[in-house]
Amino acid sequence: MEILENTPKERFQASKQKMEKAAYILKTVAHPVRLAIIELLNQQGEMGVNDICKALDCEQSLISHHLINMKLRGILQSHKDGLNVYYDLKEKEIVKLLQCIENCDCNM
Amino acid sequence: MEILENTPKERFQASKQKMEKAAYILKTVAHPVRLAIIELLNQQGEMGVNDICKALDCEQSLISHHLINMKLRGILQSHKDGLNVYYDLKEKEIVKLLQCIENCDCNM
DNA sequence: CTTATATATGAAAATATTATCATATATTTG
DNA sequence: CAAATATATGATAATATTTTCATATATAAG
Repeated sequence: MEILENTPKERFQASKQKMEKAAYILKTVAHPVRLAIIELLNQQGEMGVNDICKALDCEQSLISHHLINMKLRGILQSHKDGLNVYYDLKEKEIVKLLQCIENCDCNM
Repeated sequence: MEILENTPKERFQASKQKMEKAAYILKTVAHPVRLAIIELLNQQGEMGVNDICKALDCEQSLISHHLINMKLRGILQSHKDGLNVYYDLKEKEIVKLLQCIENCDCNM
């Protein structure tokens, strides 16, 4: 069942919220290290934190912050096995963003 | 003609650069007002600055900053006609990002 | 030339994001 | 239990982004 937005004001608010959600998702992904994590997990499947650190040549604490952040926002999931914590892509749609961008040419 | 990356180091660097470019594009778009501008222009075609301000119920100066920023980065283009400046989408690929996100469900 | 209108600009203030560091916690091993 | 390893946490520092405000510029109209 669909919600109908009738008044212009309601439509405006709905669109505003939609943009806020989209911006929120884009923001959590718009960072080179986080994108690298996403691509890595997409290619390799689940990985332990340390392996991610090594693969991306980044400090453990920094990677941990990014991982937890993305997990909190529903992009990653994780499970623990002994000492290790394995992270994996939860929201696979997110990978399409990267593909989407391949074709953009922006001025950097 | 394609450039071949041979050593792991070279591949690593190439991927790093790719992620930086992608993050750059995502960042310039990851903002509710800028997304709203993009959607608006996609629906309406080119619009004057003032009409954009009214449509989004935002201050002129703020909209102007966002417009100029996105133009600088190659997402928008503009032309002047008398007193008015009309902005339009230049990089249409960008709209696909929004479509891409519709299907994501993130924790907000 | 004066006034009005549309847009741009730049600096400063307000906020948000990211990185770093020191340390805590949890688990395994001996 | 002590030591080693993997990961998380939290505070702080470093940076970057966004908003606001006052004002500049350009064009048009009277």
